[in-house]
Amino acid sequence: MKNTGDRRRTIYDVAKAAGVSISTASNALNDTGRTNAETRERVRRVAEEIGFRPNALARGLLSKRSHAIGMLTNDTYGRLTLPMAAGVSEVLVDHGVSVFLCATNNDPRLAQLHLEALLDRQVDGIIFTATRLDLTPPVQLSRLPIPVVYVFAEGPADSVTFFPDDEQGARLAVDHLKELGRSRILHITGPRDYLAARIRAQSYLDACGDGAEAMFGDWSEEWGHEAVQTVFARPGAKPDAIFCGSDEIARGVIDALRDLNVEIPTDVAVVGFDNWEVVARQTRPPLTTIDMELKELGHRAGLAILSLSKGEPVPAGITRLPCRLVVRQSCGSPLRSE
Amino acid sequence: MKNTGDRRRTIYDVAKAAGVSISTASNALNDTGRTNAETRERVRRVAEEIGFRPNALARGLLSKRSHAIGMLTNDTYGRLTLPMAAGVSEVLVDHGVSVFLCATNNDPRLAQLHLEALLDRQVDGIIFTATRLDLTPPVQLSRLPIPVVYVFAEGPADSVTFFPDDEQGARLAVDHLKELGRSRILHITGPRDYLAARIRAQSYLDACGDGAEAMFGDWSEEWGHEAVQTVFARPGAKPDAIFCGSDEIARGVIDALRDLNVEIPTDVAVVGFDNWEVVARQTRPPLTTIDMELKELGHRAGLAILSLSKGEPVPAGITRLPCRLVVRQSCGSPLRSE
DNA sequence: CGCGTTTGATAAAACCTTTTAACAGCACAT
DNA sequence: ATGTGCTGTTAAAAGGTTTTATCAAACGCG
Repeated sequence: MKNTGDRRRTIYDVAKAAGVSISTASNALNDTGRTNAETRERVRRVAEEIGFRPNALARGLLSKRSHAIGMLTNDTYGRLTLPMAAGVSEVLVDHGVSVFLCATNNDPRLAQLHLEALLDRQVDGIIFTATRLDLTPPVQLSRLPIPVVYVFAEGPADSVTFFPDDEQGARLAVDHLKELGRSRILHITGPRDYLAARIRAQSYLDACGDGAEAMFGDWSEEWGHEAVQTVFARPGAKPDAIFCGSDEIARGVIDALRDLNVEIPTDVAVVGFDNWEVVARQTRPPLTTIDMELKELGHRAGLAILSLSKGEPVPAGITRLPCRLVVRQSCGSPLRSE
Repeated sequence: MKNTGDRRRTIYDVAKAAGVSISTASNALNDTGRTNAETRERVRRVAEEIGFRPNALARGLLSKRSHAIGMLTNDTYGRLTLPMAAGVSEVLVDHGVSVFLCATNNDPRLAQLHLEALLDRQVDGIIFTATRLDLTPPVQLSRLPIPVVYVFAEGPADSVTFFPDDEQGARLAVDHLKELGRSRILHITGPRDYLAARIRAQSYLDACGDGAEAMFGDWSEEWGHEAVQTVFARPGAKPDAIFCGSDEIARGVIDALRDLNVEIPTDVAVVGFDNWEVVARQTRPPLTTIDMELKELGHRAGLAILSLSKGEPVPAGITRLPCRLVVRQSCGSPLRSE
C-alpha cells in the first residue's frame, strides 16, 4: 500500500510524516551530520513505509556528479561490444552508476550528437570502444572536462586504455601446440591493417622462429578455407598445426581440412582466437581457442572510469589483460569434452 | 577559446555576458515568452560564444521529464538485442532522448536493482527485451508510474508489445520455395518451448498441408546436422526443400547435406531464419533467409515509448512487424550473387 | 549560579533551469 | 486626462536534494 498517490514521494513527505525537518530527514537517511539514533530509525522506517526514493536528478544537480557514464561505440553488431558493455554495466550497477549506450555507426555527426547529449547529462565519464580496425574515435574526445577510458581503441598518449593481451594470447596458443608435440605450426589470420593481427602474428613468429609463416587475409571463414587449400596444394612439408587469428577463420580452416580428408586433431591441430561460443562450440571437433575475457575487460574499464570520476589516480597508458586458453577437442591432448 | 574556465557555463553566465536577466536569456534561447528579435539574436550569439549548454539534470528536475529511457534486457550475448538497441538509440537520439542499457543476466536481484536505478533517474519509459525463451520479465513491471514497451517479450494483456511477424516470415519462406517449384518441404526448427518456433511451424504446416513435417530440436547447428541425417537415413521420399528455424540450424543442415553428397540447391533448397549475416553469408552456398528487421523493430519500439512518455495514445496489444526475404544462393532461382 | 561545551535539530542557501506573474513603458482611443 | 492594450523585460517561485551555519536546550563544572 505504499505510494498510492499520483505524485512521487519526496524527502519533504518523509520529513512531514516523521515530524522532522527535511534537513534532519536527509541527515538521518544519509548518516551525515548529527542525528539521534531514535530519530534516525524513525525517519528510515517512515521512508521505507511510504516508498521514498531520492530523485537522482536533484541529487546530481547539487553534487555535480550524475552517477552515470556514457559508452560510445562504433561496433553495432559486434560480438565484442556487448559482452564488454555487459561487464561494465554489471560492475557499475553495484556502485549505483548507470550506463548510457550510444551507438555511433561510425558516423561523425551521430558521434558528435551523442557526445553532446552525454555532456549535457553531466555524465561522470565516457568509455569509448572501437572495432579493431578503426581505432580512432570519430569525434574529438581529448580536452573534455570529464575522464575518458579507451577499450579496443587508441586514445592520446597519456590516456587510460585497455586491450586484451594479444601477444600473450598468441603465445598461449603456440605454447599449447608445442607442448602437444607439434612443430610445424602455420598462422592464418586477418588483415595486416589490424593492429591485433600484427601483434598476434609477431608473437607467433617470435615463438616459432625459422620456418614459421603468417598468412594475412580477411577475418572470414572463406579466407581460412582458401588459405588451407593454397597451402595443401603447393609442394613441400605440410603443417601439423594451424593457429588461426579468429574462430571464424578457424571454422573455415577446419572445413577445408575435412574436405581434404585431413584428420583433426590427429594430422593437424587447430587453435582459434575469440572463444566466440556459438562458433567454437559448433565446429567439429569443438574448437580449442583463446578467450579475450571481454567481460573482465568491461569490469576493469568500469572500475577505471569510476576511480577517475572520483578524482582518484589511475595508471595511464595501455593495460593489456591476459587472455585465457580454452581447451576443447581440436588439438587432441585432453580428451574430456567441455 | 570557448569555455576555458574550470566551471561549466550556466545560463547565468549567458545572461550576464548579454546584459539581460536569466529569464530573458532562457526565453531567447527557447523561443518562449516574448523577446525582441535583436535581443534574441544577441543572447544566442553570446551563448554560442561562451559555449553554453543547458544542464539536462536541472532541466529534467523542473520539467519532470528526463528525456532518457531505460532498456532492460536479459539477453547478454544476444545477436537479437544489440541491433535492436542500436535501432532504439538511433531513432531516439534525434529526439534528444538517451538510452540506459541494463543487462540483467536473468538475475531477479540485478533486474530489481536496475529497475530502481532507472526509476530514481526519472526515466520517461522502459523498453523490456527478452530472449525468446524467457518471455516474462524477471521483475514486476506492471503498475509502474511510467510506460513500458515490450519487445520479444510478453507484457500484461493491455500493454504495448512488438514482435517480428513469425507467421508471415514463415509464409514468406514457404511461398518462395513453392514458387521455385519445390513441393516436398521439410521444417527443422528449435525447441517447442519457444513460442516463435511454434508459430513458425504452424504457419509452415498451414501453408504446406498434407505430408508436411515439423521437426523440433535445439537452436543449434548440431541439431540441423542430426535432423538431416535422420531424415535421409530412413526410407521413403526425400524432401526437395528444407525450411530451417534459424540460420544456425540451416548451417548444420547444409553441412550434413554436403556430407551426403546432396547438391544445394539442385537437389534440395534451403531457407534459414534470422539473416545473421556472419552465418548466412558464410555458408556454401550463401543462405537465402528471413530477416526480422531488428533495427526497424527498435525504431518502432523507440517511437512508441516516446509517444507514450508524452502521454500520446499508442495502440495497445501485440504489433507484429513484417519480416523480409533475403535471397542468396541456397534456393537456386535468381543466380545473381548479393 | 554563571559559563563553556556538547547534542540534536533546523532554516536557509545552493545547484541550474523554466515558468508565472508582475511591472514599466508606450501607443492609442475615449 | 484617464483608461486599455500591447511589448519587452524581470523578479520570484518551483523542482528535490544536500550542506552550511545557526540556534535552542541540556549538561558538566567550578
